[in-house]
Amino acid sequence: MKIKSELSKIIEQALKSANIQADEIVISDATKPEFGDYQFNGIMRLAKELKRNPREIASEVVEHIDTTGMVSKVEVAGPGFINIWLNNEWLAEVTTEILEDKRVGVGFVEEPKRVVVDYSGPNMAKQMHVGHLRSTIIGDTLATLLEFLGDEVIRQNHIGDWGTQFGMLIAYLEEQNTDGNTQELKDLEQFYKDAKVRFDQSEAFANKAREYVVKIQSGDEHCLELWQSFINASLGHCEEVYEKLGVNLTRDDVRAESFYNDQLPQIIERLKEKNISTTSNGAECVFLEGDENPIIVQKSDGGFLYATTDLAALYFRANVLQAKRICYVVDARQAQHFKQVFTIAKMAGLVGEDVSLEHIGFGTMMDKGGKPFKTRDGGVIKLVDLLDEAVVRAKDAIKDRDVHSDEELDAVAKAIGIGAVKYADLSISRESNYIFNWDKMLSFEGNTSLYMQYAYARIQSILRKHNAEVSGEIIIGDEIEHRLAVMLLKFEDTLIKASIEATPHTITSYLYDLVTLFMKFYELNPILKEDIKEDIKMSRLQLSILTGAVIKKGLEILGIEVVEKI
RNA sequence: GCACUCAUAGCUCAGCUGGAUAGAGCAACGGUUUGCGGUACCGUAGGUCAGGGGUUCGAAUCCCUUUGAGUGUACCA
Repeated sequence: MKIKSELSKIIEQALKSANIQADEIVISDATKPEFGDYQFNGIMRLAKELKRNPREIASEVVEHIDTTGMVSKVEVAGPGFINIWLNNEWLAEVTTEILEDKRVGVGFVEEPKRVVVDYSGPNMAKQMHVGHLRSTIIGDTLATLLEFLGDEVIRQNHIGDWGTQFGMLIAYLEEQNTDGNTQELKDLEQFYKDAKVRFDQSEAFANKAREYVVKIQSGDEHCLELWQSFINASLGHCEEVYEKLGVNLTRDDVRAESFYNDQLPQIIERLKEKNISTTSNGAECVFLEGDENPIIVQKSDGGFLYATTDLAALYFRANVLQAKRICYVVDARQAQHFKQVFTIAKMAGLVGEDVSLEHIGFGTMMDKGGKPFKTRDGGVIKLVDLLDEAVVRAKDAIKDRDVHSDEELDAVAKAIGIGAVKYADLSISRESNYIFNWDKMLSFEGNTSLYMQYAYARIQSILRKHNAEVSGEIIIGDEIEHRLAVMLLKFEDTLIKASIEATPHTITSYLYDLVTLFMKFYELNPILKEDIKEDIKMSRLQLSILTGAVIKKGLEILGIEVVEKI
């Protein structure tokens, strides 16, 4: 339910009836329960423009508000706030209706857009490490969210498969194969290290590697074949990680750097034509106002750089894929790069003015000491290892609960462990760095996935215990049920906000508030006790079912599974 | 040097398109139980929102400035 926009309409109508002009009406959540459910704070500003007393205007507006439907009560408070209470009968009716709705009351965006979400972007020469985690899960959440709200999402996995190190890697791969050593590259990290050792030791090998770089780029069939087999194997490793993470990225979403290779000269031509770039010290450069250094788009030796590839990708996404919104889920440290590339793309007309280009930046993952997250000996932590450890730790956290068979325990541990890692990441506002802490993320307390999953499991337990059909309407019987119903209906506004700002943590905060409220409701209002009247019992069961459905849908958007028992 | 980001309770974090007495969790202390799953719930305590100035009826939020931390800065991605 788009509550805020409904309330805006009501206020707009009231203002009109009171003969007051206002451009934009912003409804906010009430800051406290005693101030109602929502509030409108715009009167003070209007009063200033009209040079009138704000309380006086507010009283006039309030008189014109219809309190027979959605709204039950409005009040003028403080200097001129308008506090709004939602009607219990209305809440009961709407929540009962959405019990039947698979989308739990969430509609679609009014104007669906085609959106490109660029995320994950692993480097094919290296194992995925923790640095890729944030891009992968924030991007995946954003894609899922936009899709759910009705946008047409095109996922793009811009993998790094081009560059000088590939000459070395395929030369080494060829050597391994001809030695009859057909074992596939199990450990990319090790393979890279071994190739590097060979490269440093043997001059002949090093020369071959350099030769291969040129050969791949000029389209030599043998080299391309080797290169392709290397990329395939490497991509296979990434897919294992995606599988573990439960991330929806497939080979169809891969559009590698190499894909844009042919188009790079045209990009340079275009920049030259439009007099955007100039030659400086032999390199083709774009000098932007406010930047002391240029953006180099072509090296003095004729080679291209990542800015060039990104420009080609922007052109492709805006013109071939026809996206109206392009989101780059990439480390915040690349903010300057994207700002520059976006500016150049618009200047050169590679991307239309109506296309929204967004760098969805995120902070770095830190250890407890606030230093970038590394292994004890200073190495990079492999993502696979991190995820496996999460599952082991999750199993340890729940093994004494004695509600699972051995097979169940493994599946539940997986849902909890992976969920914990994802939730911990998604629940921090994405731009800030965050401190990685196993104990905190696997706690039943606080804003963690486990707390949400536990609440969900408790709801399922109630339903199992009831073990009969649940029917009938939701009745709002007290303050806590009123607040719970309002919270349940806030789900759509929450998702809309999260989709516009690309902030998954908006969703986690909401879920946490919802679950906290549900726990209070559950403590206060017995459901299955014998002396509870049938219609009240049914209503409370329905509220529980709806809460469970919203938790499940919310976690699903975050890519986290629920379990029936914990 | 220049540019950008950040600074909120002991710790980890929300709140930032200006609105009422700045909120959570953890840790500390106290309470609730013949419990529909107590790894739950309730309460107490804890704040010069880094310092200073400005704009405003109103500032954690906007502007300026100082300090501190981090990041980026011509041929890697």
